[in-house]
Amino acid sequence: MAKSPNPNTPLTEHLAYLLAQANREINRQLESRLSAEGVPVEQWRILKVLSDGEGHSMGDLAEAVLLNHPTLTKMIDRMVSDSLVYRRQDAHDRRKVLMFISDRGKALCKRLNSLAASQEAHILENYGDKATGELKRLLENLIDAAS
Amino acid sequence: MAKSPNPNTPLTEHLAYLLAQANREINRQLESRLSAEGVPVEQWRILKVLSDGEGHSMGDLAEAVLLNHPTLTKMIDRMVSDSLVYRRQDAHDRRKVLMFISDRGKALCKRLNSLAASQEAHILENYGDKATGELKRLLENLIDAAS
DNA sequence: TCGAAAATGTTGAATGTTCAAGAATTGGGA
DNA sequence: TCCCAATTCTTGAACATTCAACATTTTCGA
Repeated sequence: MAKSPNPNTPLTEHLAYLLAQANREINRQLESRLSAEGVPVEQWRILKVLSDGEGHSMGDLAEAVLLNHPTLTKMIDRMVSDSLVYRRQDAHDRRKVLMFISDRGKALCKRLNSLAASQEAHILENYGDKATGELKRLLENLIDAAS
Repeated sequence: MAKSPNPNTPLTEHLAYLLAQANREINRQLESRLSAEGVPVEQWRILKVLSDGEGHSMGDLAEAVLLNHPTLTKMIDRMVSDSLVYRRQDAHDRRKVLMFISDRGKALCKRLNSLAASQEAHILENYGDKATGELKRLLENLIDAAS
């Protein structure tokens, strides 16, 4: 039987808080690596999703990169200005807009992947192979359980 | 020996992404509970930290509740307007401002604690006692390792 | 077939956050 | 002691995000 949580638990023991703190820390590290290319983390995510070469609708993309629709629309506007991605209308459903990555975007994505990989390597060193794997597994399960 | 990460790892296998996703999910759940009192998650954190009755400087508080200084200043302004907290100048170091929780703030915090506790209970049920404990432990270690 | 409702994406206003600079105070070295 | 650098917090402008409303297209039942 699960013990019912005490309402007076300190902040630092709440799962929501620990997640926020860990996310903040890791995200900052990643951000500082990617800043070598002057690109925010969300743009790297977008490029990575699009780098399969397929067209992705704005809705799917928003879901995949954890952004709200209007936020994504405006971020894509900027990326289009930078010629990293481009829009095409979906031929089968003309409500939809399909996003594609450009050659310039692909090249940038490649460089960003290296920077991100070097961060993961850094985490693996400091935190350990085993703990990292275990943590990822637990997070995946939590995400499944929560949605 | 830690295996060096592949630069082409899918987004969904990156620790940074999993953390962001889990955090987003759990934070939304909490947010929707706390919305019964019309209070954002960050204000609950602030109240919780201050509910030890001690005075906390803005700097310490910002650290504790994971907000930048200017953001905290403005959020505190709102909370002062709502009579949830109040400012006092530190007698020993007059650069500092000490924050205190009001009676009204304490009462609200109590109600919020219940809402938050019910969320933790909900997670424990869906996700399991053991996994939750293990996840918290791993997150704490990660935070230590990363800072 | 027609029309109302749902789905998809964008826009503009309101709101919130961040960056850089400023004001006040403290701490220490010359 | 005096002055300059560091610390602490706040402010205002620039920037980003969110909410609600809109336009377009599709779906589906009458």
